[in-house]
Amino acid sequence: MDAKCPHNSEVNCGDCRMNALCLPLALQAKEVERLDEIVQRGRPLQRDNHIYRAGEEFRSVYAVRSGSIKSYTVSNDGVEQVTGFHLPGEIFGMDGIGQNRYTNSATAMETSSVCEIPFNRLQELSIAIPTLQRHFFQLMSMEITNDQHLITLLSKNSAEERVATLLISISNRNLRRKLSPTRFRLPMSRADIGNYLGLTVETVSRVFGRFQKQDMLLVDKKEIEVLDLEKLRQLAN
Amino acid sequence: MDAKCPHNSEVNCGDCRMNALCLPLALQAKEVERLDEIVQRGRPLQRDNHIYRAGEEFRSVYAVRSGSIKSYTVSNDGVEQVTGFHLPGEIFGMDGIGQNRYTNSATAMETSSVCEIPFNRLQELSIAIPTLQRHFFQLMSMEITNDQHLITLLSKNSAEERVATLLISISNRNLRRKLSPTRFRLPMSRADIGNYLGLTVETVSRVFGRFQKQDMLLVDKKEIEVLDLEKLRQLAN
DNA sequence: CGTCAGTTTGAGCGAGCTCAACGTGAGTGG
DNA sequence: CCACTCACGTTGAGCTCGCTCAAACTGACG
Repeated sequence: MDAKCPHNSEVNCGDCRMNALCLPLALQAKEVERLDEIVQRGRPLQRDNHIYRAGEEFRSVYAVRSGSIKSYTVSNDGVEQVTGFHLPGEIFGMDGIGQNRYTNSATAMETSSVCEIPFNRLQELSIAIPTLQRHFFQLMSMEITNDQHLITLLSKNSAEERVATLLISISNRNLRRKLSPTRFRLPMSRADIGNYLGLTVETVSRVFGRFQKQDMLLVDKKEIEVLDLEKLRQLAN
Repeated sequence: MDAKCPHNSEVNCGDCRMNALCLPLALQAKEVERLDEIVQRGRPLQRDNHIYRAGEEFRSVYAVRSGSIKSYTVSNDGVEQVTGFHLPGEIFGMDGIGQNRYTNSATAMETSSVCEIPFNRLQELSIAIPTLQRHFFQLMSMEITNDQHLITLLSKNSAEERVATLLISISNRNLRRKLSPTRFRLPMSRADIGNYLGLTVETVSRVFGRFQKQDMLLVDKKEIEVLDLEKLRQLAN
């Protein structure tokens, strides 16, 4: 496999391009090596492949190496709720720690690859490397504040504000990965966007339409070009 | 101060009535003693007193000993969002870990008392007592899944379902504390309920009205009697 | 070239919002 | 002890944003 292939599984944490965003973030070279020893790099996943399903025994948390992953729950009455979109460098699966079972299911939204981090090993390592313990507490806390942002969004904001907020979030996360904040491809369908934001597909489609008419966006299927980032930011607040 | 006073600050973790629900949950007697050494028991708080405010430096997480606490965020445009209600035995303040600043503010909804747990000390202790580390990871994870339940509720459920879900949640948490699951006093105002559930005060009031007309509840101001727990459960799903 | 999933567009409807009025009870001062 | 206030809660009437249902469009893939 080509070293430049984004789904390459031959790299280790020290060489991984997501290095500066991912779990190694706060660690020293020597510590990264120890982390690297417990990380299992998986084969590439095809679209709609599951990484885990709700109810399965929790063993590991995961980091996105390439592609994009969505998390979702299914309630008693069978209604799905998308709870998160995960981009390269981001960690997911922490919902499983509490009950020792995943409460979410996770699937690839496109061809993707993930790193598996066995949680027992991570806990042991966190005792040996307090920085790692702290860092992981921080990651979980940020997941909490993220979820609370979404709660506020769903509780208080209009359809346009919700869509704008998602676009700004993706734009910001792209910036962090040194990608263009104004030109990107949405990895998820309109249905996923609507589900995540508590809107119907039709409403999402209409909002995109309005944003285009106001010369704020250029939308071509999943390709997005943000023409007026400032106006979009204001809407997202 | 009377040993039976619920706001008594003279007890230690080993003797505290919340013992079986709170942080000590998974610990052995000897370990509880060590936890006890770092816990600071505060003076009783009056209604509307703040424990901390959003933006303040994060130092500690807190446990409710008596009374009830609400967490809320304020967005850029000044809109408040209630993010949680905390009852005795529950931990709050974990949102501050990620950025080393609280993202929520926390106030007492009635006369209350809380235990302050300095986070640096808790981290150190977590290294010495792996069970504690695990337990705290679990607590944070359960905060995540709680928030995700709320996300689903806001995204997919009607006003009646939302109110029913809140009532069932409080009922269940009362049961855990060996209190009646069918007769209790809501510590929060209608405005807080509405804010938390993404509804207006008027809608909350009307839903309570409808529930009463259907002989599901008996509502007298903040006093609630659940007459048909099963029907309420079904609505809450 | 037909099929099928995903998306867009249109028309009408309804749950919950807004605005406004009124009720209730705890606290305060005469 | 009553009159007044003020926060909180209830009730009513009308409106609106986003939903529902239905139809048409697009492009990828056989």
